[in-house]
Amino acid sequence: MPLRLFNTLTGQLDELTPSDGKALRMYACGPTVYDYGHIGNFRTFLQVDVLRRFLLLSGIPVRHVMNITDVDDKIIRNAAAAGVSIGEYTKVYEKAFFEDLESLRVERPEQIARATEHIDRMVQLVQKLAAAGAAYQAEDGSWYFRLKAFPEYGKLSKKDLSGMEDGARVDVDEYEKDSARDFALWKAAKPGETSWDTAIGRGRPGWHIECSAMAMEYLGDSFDLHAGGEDLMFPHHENEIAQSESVTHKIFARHWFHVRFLLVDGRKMSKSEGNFYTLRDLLLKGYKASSIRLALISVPYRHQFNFTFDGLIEAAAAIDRLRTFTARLKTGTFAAGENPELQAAALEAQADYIAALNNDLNTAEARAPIFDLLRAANTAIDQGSLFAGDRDAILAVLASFDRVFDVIEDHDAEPTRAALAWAEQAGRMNDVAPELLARQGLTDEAIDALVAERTTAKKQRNFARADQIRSELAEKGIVIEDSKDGVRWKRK
RNA sequence: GCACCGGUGGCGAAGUGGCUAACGCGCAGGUCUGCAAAACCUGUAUUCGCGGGUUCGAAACCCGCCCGGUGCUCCA
Repeated sequence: MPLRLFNTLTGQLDELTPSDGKALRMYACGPTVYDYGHIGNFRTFLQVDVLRRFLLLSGIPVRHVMNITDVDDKIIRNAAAAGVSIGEYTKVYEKAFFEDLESLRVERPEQIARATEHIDRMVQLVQKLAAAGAAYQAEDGSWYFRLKAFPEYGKLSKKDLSGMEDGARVDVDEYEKDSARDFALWKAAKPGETSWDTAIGRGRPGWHIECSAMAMEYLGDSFDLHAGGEDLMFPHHENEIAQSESVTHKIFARHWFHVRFLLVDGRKMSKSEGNFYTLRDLLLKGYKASSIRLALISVPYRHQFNFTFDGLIEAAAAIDRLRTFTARLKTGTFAAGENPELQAAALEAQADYIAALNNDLNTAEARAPIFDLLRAANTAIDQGSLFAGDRDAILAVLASFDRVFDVIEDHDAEPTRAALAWAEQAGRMNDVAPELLARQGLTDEAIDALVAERTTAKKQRNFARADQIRSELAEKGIVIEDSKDGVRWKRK
């Protein structure tokens, strides 16, 4: 069963397969590295990660290119304010961005493309556009795309611009354009601003041109899929199409994947509303990276997702259940053999979660069969009817599911540790939740020692001491579980 | 104003013509346990924003209304 994915361009579910029969070539709009990434940014990158991982799981190789916008108005302004070059300025945030992706276990694209390292390609593209009559230079030296040269403009965002009157809205800053909607390909240098001396004059690239130039460089004139946040659909992606197809006269990207914006507490996230969170903010509040990952991917990408702290707590509880169950399977002792019912349940769960993801990446639906399997297996363990062969089959399903969701394997210590180290260095220790600091103080060895002491106390039927240790640990977020196979503990 | 999306239990959320309306979280009771935790069981929406209509049959399709959100400008 192939993946059927909503395609903004056609407005329907289309099968997504590599057009060359080999690797799926995809381009995803990356960040403008002028600040730390916020959860809205990461929802998009996470959903693209789900897509990417699911393709790989389905046996489709992926060639995934992501750009880094490392020159734009905000970067120039902020770098100037900080008194550093744009390269020095963006380096910090680019590094932070990749650290954050790692914290969230977003896989690295095969190719990262920085705008400032592809100026030549952009200049060439502008030249080709000029040769095709689709670009013109204004008196100040800036280059613009001539919208009238591309009649299909609006086909992605379904906008009909034919009724738009020129000059209805004229931006004082953009005084020499033929038509108000023509957009900048190349911005003429202004005094003191970063610029490049090129064949089309001294200046810097417009925002849209970088994606056209770099996508075509790495993926060819025509490729399989282009992804980004819904906000980019217009005008950014529409402009990319216009720039690219005006030169190549080929379909730029066959499939367009847009991730909806998230809300925070039912409102649009914004700094002025006070509901703006970076990944680091959340880690310092004590939320685990896995909780954030699961929360941000559990609502299907085409639905508006309402971010709340309750949602993070819920995600943490769900993950806890999956991890506890996995540990029960891995540490338990099971007789050799198989239970046919569980074997069938495992096969069914595997098929069902794959089917759900094939259905337009329905991540919410995909979770259900995994939890169904979990309950069936727990019941069987309680009744002594789960055997070693079942354990292996079920662990294989969980591992497969985790290749896409990647929340069951516990990798949460490092992101939190890294966030704390960053907070210390960045002077943000005031933002760290006190409970988090209390928890960090306990090493695994110290916990093991206390757990061992409790076990001894229990054997001596000194329950007062045993319970005292348990509650002390509980205060520091450590939960103890007694079972036939011994004592387990975990960090909440 | 124009356009688009959504309104399903206490919360999140799946389901878009026909099985007892998934799944997760929460809550209540029970089993197990020294007590817990974990796990399991039972109960938590006779009903899917409201009003009409189509149909043998609707949460799902059509019309109207109400509410929430988003886009139309930089934004993932």
